[in-house]
Amino acid sequence: MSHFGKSGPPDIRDTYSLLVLNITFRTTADDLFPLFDKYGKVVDVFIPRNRRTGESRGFAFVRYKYADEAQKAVDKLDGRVVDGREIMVQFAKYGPNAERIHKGKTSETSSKMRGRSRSHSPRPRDRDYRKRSRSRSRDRHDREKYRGRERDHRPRSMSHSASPDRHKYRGRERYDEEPCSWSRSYGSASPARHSPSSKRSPSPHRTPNRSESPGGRNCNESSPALKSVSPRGQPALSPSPSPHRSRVDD
DNA sequence: GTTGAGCGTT
Repeated sequence: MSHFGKSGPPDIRDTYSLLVLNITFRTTADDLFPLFDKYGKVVDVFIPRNRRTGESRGFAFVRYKYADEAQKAVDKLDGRVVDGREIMVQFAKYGPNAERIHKGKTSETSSKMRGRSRSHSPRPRDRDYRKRSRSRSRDRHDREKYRGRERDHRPRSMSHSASPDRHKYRGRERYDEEPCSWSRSYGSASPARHSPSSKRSPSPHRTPNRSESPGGRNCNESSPALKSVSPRGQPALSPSPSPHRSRVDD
């Protein structure tokens, strides 16, 4: 998705990607292109955006053709106020083509440039101040939005005790576009259907959720709370009528 | 209509 109209990265053979952070959520690649193009030949400008909302994630990747121009852009545009926000320009490292950065002179030059030109940036000491939390704003909105949509059929009486401390942290997913497909369970596919021999558990009514996990679905943050809830407001703690008979196949 | 640590697409 380059604003060049080409599909995917144009040519990443000898390009140097710069990571532009702290840009506004309104800033688009078209806004950054003329900015970075003035300091060098910009091959491509790409802004990772949310695949659902389509909003910018607050950072962009500017791909330069030459490293020296990229460095110049880093030195010039790093700390530049764009759209009312001070952007941070630095060399991308975790990109798909981070190898050339590691083997090339880009790494040492970048650190050298940053060491002498960071005095003009009134930004906070270091990036440690932001380490405390990584994501909450847009992810939180999207998460609640999706959660409220899918669980709309669920009564709101679940606020009594549902282990709120575990669903609060869902690990780190940049894109919670669709981590788990619940539709597959609701469709014609059966969890025990992956085995040709149905010697697993012939009980079609209530199978222990222990063996029910095919191993591929780690997204069970809502499972504990998604269990059957009594109309009175008390969750059915025992999914199976006999707790000691957890293993039906045994 | 918001938000603000970070690392990317066909």
